[in-house]
Amino acid sequence: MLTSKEWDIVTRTTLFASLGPEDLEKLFDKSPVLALRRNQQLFSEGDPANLLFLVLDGQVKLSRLAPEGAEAVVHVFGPGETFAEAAMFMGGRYPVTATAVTAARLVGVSNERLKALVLVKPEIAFAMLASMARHLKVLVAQIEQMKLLTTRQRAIRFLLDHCGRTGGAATFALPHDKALIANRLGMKAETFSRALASLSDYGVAVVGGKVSIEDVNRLVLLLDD
Amino acid sequence: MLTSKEWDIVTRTTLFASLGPEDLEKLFDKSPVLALRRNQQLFSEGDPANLLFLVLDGQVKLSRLAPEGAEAVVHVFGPGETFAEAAMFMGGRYPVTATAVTAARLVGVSNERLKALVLVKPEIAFAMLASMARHLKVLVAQIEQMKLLTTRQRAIRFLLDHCGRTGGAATFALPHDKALIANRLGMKAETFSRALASLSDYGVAVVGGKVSIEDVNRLVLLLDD
DNA sequence: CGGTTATTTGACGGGTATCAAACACCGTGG
DNA sequence: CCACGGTGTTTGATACCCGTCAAATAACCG
Repeated sequence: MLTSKEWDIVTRTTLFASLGPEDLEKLFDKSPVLALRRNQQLFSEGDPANLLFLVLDGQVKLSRLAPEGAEAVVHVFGPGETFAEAAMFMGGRYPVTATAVTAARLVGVSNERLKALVLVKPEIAFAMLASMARHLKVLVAQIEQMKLLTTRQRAIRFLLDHCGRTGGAATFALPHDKALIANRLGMKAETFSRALASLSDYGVAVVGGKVSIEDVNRLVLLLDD
Repeated sequence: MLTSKEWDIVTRTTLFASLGPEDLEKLFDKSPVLALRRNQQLFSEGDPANLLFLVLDGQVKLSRLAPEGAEAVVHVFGPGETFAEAAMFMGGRYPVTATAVTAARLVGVSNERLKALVLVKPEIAFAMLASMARHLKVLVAQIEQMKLLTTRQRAIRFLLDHCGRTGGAATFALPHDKALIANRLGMKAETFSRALASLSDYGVAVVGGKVSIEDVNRLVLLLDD
């Protein structure tokens, strides 16, 4: 089911990088490969959780949904990233909803097999713990941002986090819809739009999802207000 | 160093509950027991992390600090809870600052010994993963709250989460300072105060840290606005 | 090209933060 | 026992950020 390029992704994923070919073979044998279309739901809050997922292509968001249709995006995962590891230790139910942001391909990994593998090869428990520790750190950073920074500062930090440089000029593409980015940052799309607009005075231009920053250092200074 | 009552706490802690006496002995042999006074710092963001901690008595908060003195409380831990498990998998540095909220006693557990133990007894890796999964869930809930709920709704949910009942009347004590609770909920102390005051029309009275709720169901209804 | 979905922009109102002052609470020491 | 200072809490007045609603514009896709 997996192409050879996709196998490359699997073997490079931090969660599985420590495993030998034979273990990988066992783990992924007959594993379901899913093709999701944009906006298709993978699982909902409260669904029984038997699989964790590795993104092969596209993007998947995890979110909590409020009754009236409002949603709180918790994280967005891209190729090579795994999610829902935690569910297998939380009473076997997913605590969030997973939805494809773009068309996406994923492979599901059996919780049971992974647990069995941990008992045989404890080293991979470290990989799982490291993976979850990473997620924890991301969430902590998110909480910190929302509590301490203004919408403008959050927008700036988002740009800084994604420009891939620490100084000089930079150009890059936004990873997804502005509405989704806004939600990740804990603000409304309109507010995010205005925040970006307010940065045009400081050498930031955003057109059609492409960002160009004249001088990254100037943005860093703006963070202090 | 540990009293027998404190040993009881250790053995009942979910992280260690699966261990036999001999393993516990090895793990805690000569482990540092710390007595912190109120507001004393245990470690800071960026400090090298060699220990994870179990709270024996009192409360400890984890937070991120902004340069100007603002702080974002991530979580508060009480007796029987462990924290900083994640640090040992994140490059060996604490990503947050830990401070005693009240006078507190803790015991530090060696990362190295715990890692060694995982290799010998893989089952305890499950306990660690479960512990981290719990933390993840708490953080997700926190993010959801801040993104989807008004300050008033967050205050109500806090009361509901701590009253220990699902209907009828309830009385209980607030777990700590209102300022700290407010920070946990992502609002200012004044705002929290007003939120509580606004609930007096609905059978909620708070005097001297003691909360009494006439009818929990009424509060649940209030969540919808 | 037309229809749908994103994004922008504007006007407006409300919820929260901020600042400031009064007040309650508590342990300490006189 | 009361005075006292420090800390925590409440309350009020004000400002402003941000969300909401609405409409216009732009981008996208079949």
